[in-house]
Amino acid sequence: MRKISDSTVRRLSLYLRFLEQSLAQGRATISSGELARLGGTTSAQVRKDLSFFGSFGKRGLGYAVPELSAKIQGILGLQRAYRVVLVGAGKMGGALVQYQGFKQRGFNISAIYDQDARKIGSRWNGLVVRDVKLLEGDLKKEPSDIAIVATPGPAAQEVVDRLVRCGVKAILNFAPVPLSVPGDVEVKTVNMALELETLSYALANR
Amino acid sequence: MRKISDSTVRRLSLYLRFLEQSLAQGRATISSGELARLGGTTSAQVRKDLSFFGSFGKRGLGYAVPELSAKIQGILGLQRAYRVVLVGAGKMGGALVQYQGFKQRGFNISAIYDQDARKIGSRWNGLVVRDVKLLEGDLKKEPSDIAIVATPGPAAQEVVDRLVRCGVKAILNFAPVPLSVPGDVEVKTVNMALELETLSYALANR
DNA sequence: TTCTGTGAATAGGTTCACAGCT
DNA sequence: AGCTGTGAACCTATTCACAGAA
Repeated sequence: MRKISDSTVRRLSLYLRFLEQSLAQGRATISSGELARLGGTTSAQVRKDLSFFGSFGKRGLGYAVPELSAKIQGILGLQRAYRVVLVGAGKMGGALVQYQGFKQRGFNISAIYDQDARKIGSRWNGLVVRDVKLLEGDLKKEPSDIAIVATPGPAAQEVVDRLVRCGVKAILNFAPVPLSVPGDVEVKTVNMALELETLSYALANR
Repeated sequence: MRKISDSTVRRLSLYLRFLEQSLAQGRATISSGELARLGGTTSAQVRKDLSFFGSFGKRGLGYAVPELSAKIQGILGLQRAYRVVLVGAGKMGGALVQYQGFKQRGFNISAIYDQDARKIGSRWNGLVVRDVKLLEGDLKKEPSDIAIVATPGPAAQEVVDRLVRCGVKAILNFAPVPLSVPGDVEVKTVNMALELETLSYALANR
């Protein structure tokens, strides 16, 4: 398949949210202009984004909300549920475990791991924190496609190496370090200090 | 000043991290190639990024680590400390309050607000959670440039409107909704479900 | 010789504009 | 008439390639 830009994929995610809202409101169709307004972009952009994957609309009418919704779900690979393991039972891990947005989208955190004996065994949102030593054994029994890494920076790379050896193919990283992984593994790093710095740059330059 | 792209600003943040690490290791100089390797980019990219702001290197030698560090700090507006208020004392708020990366960069969370009577008055990392009703009064006394919004989605826009009226000029948003603000206010939304969806897309398309 | 700084070339993403359905 | 789908034009970002300083 032709290479799709990250920005297009991110916008599709956004459109999907608005489509689901529209669906809940019982709307039958929606125009590219409407989606654009909700997503803070232009109607041409919306149509172009969708056109990479096919022609889903009706000229003169717009897009059928349930159909487009299903199409985008398909494109993003969201029809199936994903098993997700979380490594790092710190404050951030805690926030992520209970984050509703993941579950809603079919990302189910199935296990939490930590190194710290004081955390191991404690119950978190219905899950018991497990010793990270058990990672390999557990993943052999129940493989996971996706892992969330929320360890301190220095521990992250080692954890990631182990996850990769266990067949994890996608990693969402909250540790503030760049990670190196084989080419067939996808990593997305969320670095909150960096986000604040872009704001600080904006404040300083006006 | 010429418009600098968001990606350039983000990379500068990254370079700054590596420079500080190098500084801690006592290195005197660093080349664009080295910075590129650490940041996962190319040496030409590093030089181009820096060239928008001046010529900081020495041909044949590279960049003096402490100087370049200081320069980038200046560019990003990080010489001064920022007063940051946090609205939303949920799990995510809790994770953000204790996040070391903010403090390290001079972003000091000076107050936490929530609506929920059960949370108001509790101590969080040395700060007492205050009633969000006090927001306007507090910000009049002690203005803040930056706010972090970690409320549930439906509450976010109202909170943001109030923050903007109080003179807040930059907002880091963790609520999963797009926010509308006046043109002179900078908003950065971090949407974790969306990040996971880009991973799911990657998994589904290989 | 090494590595920077930067115009020029290339690639990539966005917007335009209009033909073509409904 | 209204709105999609899409090639072409445009604009922005990245990469190349080389002159020039240490």
